[in-house]
Amino acid sequence: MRISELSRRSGVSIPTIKYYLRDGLLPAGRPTAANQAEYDEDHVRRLRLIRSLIGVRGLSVSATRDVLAAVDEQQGDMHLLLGLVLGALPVERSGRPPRRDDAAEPAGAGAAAGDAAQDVAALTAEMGWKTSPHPPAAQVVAETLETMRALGVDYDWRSLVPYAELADRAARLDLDQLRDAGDPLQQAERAVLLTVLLEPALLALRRLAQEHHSALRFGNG
Amino acid sequence: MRISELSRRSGVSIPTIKYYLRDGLLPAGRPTAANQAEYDEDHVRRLRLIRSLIGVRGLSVSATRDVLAAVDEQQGDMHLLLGLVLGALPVERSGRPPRRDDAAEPAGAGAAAGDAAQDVAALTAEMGWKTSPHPPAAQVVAETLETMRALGVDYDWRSLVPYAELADRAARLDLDQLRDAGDPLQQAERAVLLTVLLEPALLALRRLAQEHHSALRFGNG
DNA sequence: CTGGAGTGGTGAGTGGCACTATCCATCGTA
DNA sequence: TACGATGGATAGTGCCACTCACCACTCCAG
Repeated sequence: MRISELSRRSGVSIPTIKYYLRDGLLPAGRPTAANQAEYDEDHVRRLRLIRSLIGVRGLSVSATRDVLAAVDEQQGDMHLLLGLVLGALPVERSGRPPRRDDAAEPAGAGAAAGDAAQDVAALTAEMGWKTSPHPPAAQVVAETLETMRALGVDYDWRSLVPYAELADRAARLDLDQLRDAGDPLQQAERAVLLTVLLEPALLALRRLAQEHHSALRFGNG
Repeated sequence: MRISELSRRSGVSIPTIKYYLRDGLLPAGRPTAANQAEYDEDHVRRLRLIRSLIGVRGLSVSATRDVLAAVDEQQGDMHLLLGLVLGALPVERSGRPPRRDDAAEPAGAGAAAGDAAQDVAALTAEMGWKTSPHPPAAQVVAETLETMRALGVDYDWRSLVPYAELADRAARLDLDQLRDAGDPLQQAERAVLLTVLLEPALLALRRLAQEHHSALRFGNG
């Protein structure tokens, strides 16, 4: 198929497809002439995946490129794939990079910046988690602890243990679903989808549960 | 104190403080003359809260304004406050608003758009959750289901039940921590912090656990 | 053959957003 | 009374995900 049909099938405009091609998100089609190329089913699937990551989930174009590259390169080794994917992903935060310099103490608030990292180490040790040396996710946890403290909330790693246990279960649920996937590429894509697309849903479920329990505890009518 | 000290104490630049004042994120100081105003401790705390929501967490300025308004208006009724806060928050997704039109079927993919909403209703019924009529969070869950299906992953609400149970526990943990707060304003602020700032950390914990269990299951060295 | 629609590639432009820079009249302290 | 600081306002910046315009070329209906 050619670009117009690819556009129709995927719901992505032609200029945007060209943009993704230029930026290396979408592999080029098989050229049939100087200015003609042939796209296939894989391009449609890839485009829908791209739209899910960028449009629905809000990943940046460059983060998406990294994730897709990891998917393509490591279809065989699921653990390596997950490692690369998790490494390539901006670990939530939100997408827009928060102008570094936040969360740091503005006017010498004491408390060394790096000691939250030790808290996280204690937490992972407590959980028995073995991870790569310096996962970005650990950094996020450390930053959260620092931010909480900077705001005067008394928070240490022990407060997070119950949440970590929930996270541990969630992770096992995630991995259980990678069993019956299909060919390695689709399995790799599913790993990405389960990790990334499920995130907003998990947080949304927490919000729904919060509302329910808030009504139970504080409700008056 | 005046603006320059407020800037020093909060670590936010003077132009940015002026910007927040203009946009209604930060209440004006008590004016002492035509071009002089007095700020206090509350302004410092508010500014740090703003920076946490915008800079660390990545909320948009307008979402932050709504959240802060909810905090200010409903300090007394915690349930109402949580409701307003949850309503005002962009339910994760990520911050950057995904150009609506995604997740919808591009070329008539069948499956009515609204039937994921019924799935979510079934899920909340199963969990025994009682919520307000149309919480934005439910919309997010529905969209996630739709997106998964559009991408060919066979997902229905039953797949989410185990996650919903985890979310239920997380929510109870959250609310347990609202006990010992202090005055209503600080309690309201803590509710926001626990709901919003913890989100990246929870997802990061999931990532750490994923990496650990991935090594256990797929690891080869 | 031929003419107009479609195609790929590329450089420049757009819109939204969170700031940031610059002015200016006024304040208030030295 | 001079001089830096203040508040208010307007305009500009940088980033980013697109989106437009243009071009030479190809395809195909007539």
